[in-house]
Amino acid sequence: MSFDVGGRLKEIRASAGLSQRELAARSGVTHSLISLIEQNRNSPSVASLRKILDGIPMSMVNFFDEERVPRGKVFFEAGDLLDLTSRLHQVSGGSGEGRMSFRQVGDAKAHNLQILHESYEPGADTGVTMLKHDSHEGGVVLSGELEITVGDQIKILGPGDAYLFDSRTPHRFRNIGAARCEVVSACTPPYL
Amino acid sequence: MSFDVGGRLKEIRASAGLSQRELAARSGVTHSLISLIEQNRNSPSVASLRKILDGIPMSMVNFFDEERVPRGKVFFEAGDLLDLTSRLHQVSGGSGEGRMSFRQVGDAKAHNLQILHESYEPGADTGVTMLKHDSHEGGVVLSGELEITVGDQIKILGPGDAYLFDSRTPHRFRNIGAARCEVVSACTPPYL
DNA sequence: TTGCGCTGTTAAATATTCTGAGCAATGCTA
DNA sequence: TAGCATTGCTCAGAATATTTAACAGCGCAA
Repeated sequence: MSFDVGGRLKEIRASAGLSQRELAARSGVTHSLISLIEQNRNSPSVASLRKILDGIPMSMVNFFDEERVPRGKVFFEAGDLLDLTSRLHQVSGGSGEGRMSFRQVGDAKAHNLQILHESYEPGADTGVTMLKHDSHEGGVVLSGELEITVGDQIKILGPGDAYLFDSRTPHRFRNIGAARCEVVSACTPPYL
Repeated sequence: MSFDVGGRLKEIRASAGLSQRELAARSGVTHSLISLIEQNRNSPSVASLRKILDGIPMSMVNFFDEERVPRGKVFFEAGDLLDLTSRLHQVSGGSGEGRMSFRQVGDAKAHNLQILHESYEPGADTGVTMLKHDSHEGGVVLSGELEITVGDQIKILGPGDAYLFDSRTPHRFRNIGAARCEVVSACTPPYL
């Protein structure tokens, strides 16, 4: 953890070719603030950081993007996983009921391998509109129960059970149990 | 601009099924702080926000990700463009000399169209190792001069000049002039 | 050398965030 | 109804971020 905010700011300010005072003028903050932040002597408020980034200009996402997958990173704490939930909701059109989350390990593109830690609350459902994409995927159920539909096959998997199939076959995941269901899965590119 | 930090926190806390007090306990901050932030009555420090997100858990990038392309967004201010420069440097292996920047308009994937605002400082070069990818790309030079190599053709373009080619043909961009060169380009998927 | 303009840093004053304790409202059980 | 456990909100004071103003170092020109 503990991403180096000060170092990051210094880095992007340098690559923008700006002095602390120049950036301060553009941003509407004082140069001392920038100095203190770059030395990690204080932790800027989101409001201040945004002002400063607007002077570069750079988005918040891009500022913290380095933090997402620090090049060559091998180990990831729980908080480091990238939450894809909202994106998948856009894709499935919100037809899926119940809460579920999909959190990705590292940079899938860079490694040509997407590994997800998935969680399905009771009732969670990827939706009647079956999923289809040009990949292969598999996984292992850790806890709870998950009903998986692949083509014309339906199976309920419990802890220790696993699956592996061609993602071009229409598929669907549903937690029909009373407990949360957790799964670790993998997928070959393209991911969707 | 002005992304709703409070609303966003409220939203993700709700979808995690946590009360202010529960999240506070996990995060190591007080529930009052979470209350104040959610009402946008203060702008949390980066340190505080990170603590709170660790209790979800969620990464900074993902927290601000919604800000990147607010669904259905049509207009983008300069600061809204997504800076891809660092990613491209990883790709080209840093062989390119001189500074250049590539800033993307909106969500290329969602629209199947990548539009970039590119900037090449004098001497900037995409590198001797020619670029190749499975797309088509084109663009218009706004200012300065740019030497473009496509296959065995070499051409120097100035303001108003344009290009369009199959990206599978090895290509390279170089600013051999004395002034900064700006280009607006477009690319079909996949982008790299 | 002196002086100017720039760089980044620092101390003290000010403004803001953050904490800790308490409040009101809701829902549930007896 | 009372009693208890939730929920989220408020406010005074402690802790921290931010500003203001000044300092020290460097390069360059007179």
